[in-house]
Amino acid sequence: MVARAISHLVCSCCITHPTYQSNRSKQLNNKRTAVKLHSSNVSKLLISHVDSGELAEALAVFQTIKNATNFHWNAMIRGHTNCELHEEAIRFYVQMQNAGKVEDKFTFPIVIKSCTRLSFRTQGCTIHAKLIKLGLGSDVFICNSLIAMYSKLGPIESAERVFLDMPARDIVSWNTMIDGYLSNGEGLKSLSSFRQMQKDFGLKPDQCGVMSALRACNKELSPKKGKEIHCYVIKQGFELDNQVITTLLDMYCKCGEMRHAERLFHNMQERNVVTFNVMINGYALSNQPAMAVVSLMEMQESGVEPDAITLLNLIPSLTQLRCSSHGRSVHGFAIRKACLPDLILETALMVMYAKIGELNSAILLFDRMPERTLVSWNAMIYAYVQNGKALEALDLFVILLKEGTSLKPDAFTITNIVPAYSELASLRHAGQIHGYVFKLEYGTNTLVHNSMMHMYSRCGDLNASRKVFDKMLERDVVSWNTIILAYALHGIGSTALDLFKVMKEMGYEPNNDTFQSVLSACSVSGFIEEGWMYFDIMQREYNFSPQIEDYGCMVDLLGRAGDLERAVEFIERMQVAPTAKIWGSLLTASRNNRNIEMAEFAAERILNFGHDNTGCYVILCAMYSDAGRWEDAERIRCLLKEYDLHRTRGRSLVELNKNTCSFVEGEKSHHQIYTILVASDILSMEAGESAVNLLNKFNLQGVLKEKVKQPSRHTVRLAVSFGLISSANGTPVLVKKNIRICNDCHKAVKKISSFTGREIIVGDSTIYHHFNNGKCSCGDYW
DNA sequence: CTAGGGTTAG
Repeated sequence: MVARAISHLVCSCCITHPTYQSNRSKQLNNKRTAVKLHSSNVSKLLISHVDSGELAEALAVFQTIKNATNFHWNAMIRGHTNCELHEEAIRFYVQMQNAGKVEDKFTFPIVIKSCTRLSFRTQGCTIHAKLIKLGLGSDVFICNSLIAMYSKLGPIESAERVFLDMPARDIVSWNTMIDGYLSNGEGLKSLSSFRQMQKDFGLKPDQCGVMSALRACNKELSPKKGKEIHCYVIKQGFELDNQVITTLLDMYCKCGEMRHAERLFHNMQERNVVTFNVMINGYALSNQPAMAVVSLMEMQESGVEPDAITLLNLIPSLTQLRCSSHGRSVHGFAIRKACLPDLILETALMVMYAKIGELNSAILLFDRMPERTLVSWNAMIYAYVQNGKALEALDLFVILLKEGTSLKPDAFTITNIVPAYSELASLRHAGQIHGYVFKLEYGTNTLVHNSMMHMYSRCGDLNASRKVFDKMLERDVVSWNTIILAYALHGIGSTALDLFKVMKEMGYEPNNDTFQSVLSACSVSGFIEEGWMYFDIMQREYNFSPQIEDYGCMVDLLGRAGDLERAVEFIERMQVAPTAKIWGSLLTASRNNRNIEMAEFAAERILNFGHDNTGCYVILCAMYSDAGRWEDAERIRCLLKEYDLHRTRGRSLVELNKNTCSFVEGEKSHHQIYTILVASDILSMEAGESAVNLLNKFNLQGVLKEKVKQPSRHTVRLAVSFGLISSANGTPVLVKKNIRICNDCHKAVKKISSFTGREIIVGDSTIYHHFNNGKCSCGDYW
């Protein structure tokens, strides 16, 4: 039965393997010598070849043996297993059975090992059944290899069962089980087994056990337990074992205890590539990218050659230093050192290029990769997303799905592609990807849910977002951050803050992003006192240094309070250099407070950055016009013309049941445009605007030709009107706009929501406005 | 004769 199960492996390619070819010339000689030897000497010769990995020679000797015993067969299998030639090993195993031999207690461990390496779970189970029939079910060696097999191929419960049913366990049994729990993500079980073997069974863990336990500490981020194990290491005199020390070093690095790691590192006798690699990785993890580079230099000074993993571990630090030339030099170094092509390194380089905004380099790498895994695809998809290329990301996603890559998207693919859907902000497409994800059964994946939540809120459906959140079985900090931010994005700060309180009550530990969400919530809803309180708490209680986004929220809040002078003071005292966005917040605040001088001051700062400053000019121009300073307004208009800058064309989308309609400023391509214009004018008039534009049936053409500046013709108005007349009463109307909604439209839509009794949701470039019964969720400040 | 072992991309 076993033979049949694995017979598909049996083919003739064993002879073509390089190990055989390289040694083929020696074969004949060996054959001749072997024939002359006595059988016990033949066995010795066979073993000596097997032990030194000379498989061709071993085979030659084996072939001279007339009545090969189990001993000889086992030796041949073992030789191949040890050389990682597992298919060959299995082939010899099959041949052994065909030769009428019955496996013994020495055969099984090696065969099981090869099955494990080949991920032959079914075959492994068959073998398990067979060895029980043969009465070998209690053999310690066999059980240990079974534990290893079930730990790697699953289910872990089977490994546990074998372990518990053993009449006697040795230290390897424990080590294997401890490591098995660990590789199944069960760090705590791993550590408790480690303790149990000592306390309840009086066993003294060896170096292997210690190393597994230390890695369990990494998983649980428990430097405390790691230190206890460190003490044990010293007591047992394992300090001289380089591998143990390296694992300890890694534990301190991963648990964020760089000081301890550094001390250990400096006291080490012998530092090799791996030691340096661990340190370089540690500096990256603890946000000390410069130290990672220092470590690399130390490494080179002490004559240790970097390898592919060194470069791999270095990449995050170089990315963080945002130094593209260093990044490139790593790439060049990899090529010179012949580290490429290397699947993992190439993917890491791709990610690096994507993060520093060199999308083209990432694309080039991806296109030229000789081999790609799902990870590479996922990384490339995210590379597009990160660089604002949502459509390209979607294209690649579709290629992954359709073209015979035979790869199935996983949870990472989904979390990477979903932001592209958020970017598209199309509810209809959001629903489609949601349905697809549902089919893939990632229904319990927290990451996937988090991205869905974010997508729905970005697409304008706060309820759907909340529904995802409520249904989640396992939430993490990101889930909370996302739902809090969702309410902030929809201008409902009070609910956002309530959720923050619940989050803390439930014992979740807020992080930097949490406070960003919380401060945004305070900012959108104008909770000035709360804003300052949380700004203070995050620094004092949580020791977070404010990020630029946090400062932005505070500037918004100061602006809301009308305290522009204090806002300027605040900006100048920030711990980070102000960005154009920060001055942008001041500009917005100046506009809302009708403070032209301050607006000019902010605009000047923004212009210094030399980006696309169109928006800045547009705001200034509008402010001058509002204040009746026509010459100044005209001056700005001339500047715009001179620099060939064009005001972003207004564009509004309305999401209907089955499709999306787009209205672009100055375009009248919609086939029902006349009806829509009439509807819009009627609604606007009803909302109390003067009827200058009310259409006269007979004068349609004239009206259409006219360059419409009137607010009643703003694209939002058209989108809202069309939404209202083409959807059922009682359903909300969802409109999205690429630029900020103007004051007139905001006022009008409030009234429209009142007399039509409909909820109207308008997402602009900043937030979603929920218009209901004549009020807007933004509290008229945005 | 047989079992477990340091750093590693999204």
